Amino acid sequence: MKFMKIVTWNINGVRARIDNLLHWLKESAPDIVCLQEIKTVDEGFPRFEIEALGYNVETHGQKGFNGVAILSKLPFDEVNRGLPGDDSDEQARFIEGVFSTDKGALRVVSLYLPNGNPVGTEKFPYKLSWMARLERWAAERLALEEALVLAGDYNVIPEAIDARNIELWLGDALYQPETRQAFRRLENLGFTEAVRSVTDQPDVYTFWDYQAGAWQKNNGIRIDHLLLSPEAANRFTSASIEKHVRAWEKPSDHVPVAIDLNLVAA
DNA sequence: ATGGTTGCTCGGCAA
Repeated sequence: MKFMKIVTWNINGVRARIDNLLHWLKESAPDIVCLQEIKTVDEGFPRFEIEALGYNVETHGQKGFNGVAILSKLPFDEVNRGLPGDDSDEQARFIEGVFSTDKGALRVVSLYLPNGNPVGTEKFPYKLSWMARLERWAAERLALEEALVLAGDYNVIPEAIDARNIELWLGDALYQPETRQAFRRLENLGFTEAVRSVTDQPDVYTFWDYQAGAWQKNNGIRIDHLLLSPEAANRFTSASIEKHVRAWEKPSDHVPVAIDLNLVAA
């Protein structure tokens, strides 16, 4: 039985990372990939090399910063760009794709939640308002009772166990009480957080800073998550963090986080 | 360690 493999990866610049990305696509053979921080406009996205490996490509880019994309072996039935709820928000942090499977519709979101640092600037309330918009949007989508996967860089450390040295993050937007509470509110709408649902172990990380030897010291944090609707969670079979990618030449500071769902393309 | 590193763009911001 072939399961559907869905992966989220903050690639930290898709043009700087194209060799890594192509090598990883061949090695990992995902069905659907959610990318964040592509850091390019749509026209600059290296789509042709990726399409040559059999992927459909949909992007929501922005000049210089942010930007998200979905790569899929399945054809897209529908694509939606931008998180609803604030027409004045220009930042490219959200793209949704809809696919057909043997068990009905599958909705997959690639999201790049605002970092929010430094706390005390306008960046932190922007993060919290973005999270409130995401919660409202997710509540509407859950009412559809479809398999829904919200995958991405949440910039949220959910619990102390999700950092090697939580003391280093106490003043950081990623671990503020308001941030963690907003993440719990989202989960408590009815989502399963895939990775934490299959392990209670510490030292499970998805990001290691480039600075101060964080990778060598395993000074990591777990901030890349996949939230599953009940219909997706019922098909969920396994999760894995592809940590070895962090040791490659010219790595992203994040690694791919993968799940398998017991679904096949329609 | 008020540093450290990387990407985008070529000074300074964002992370």
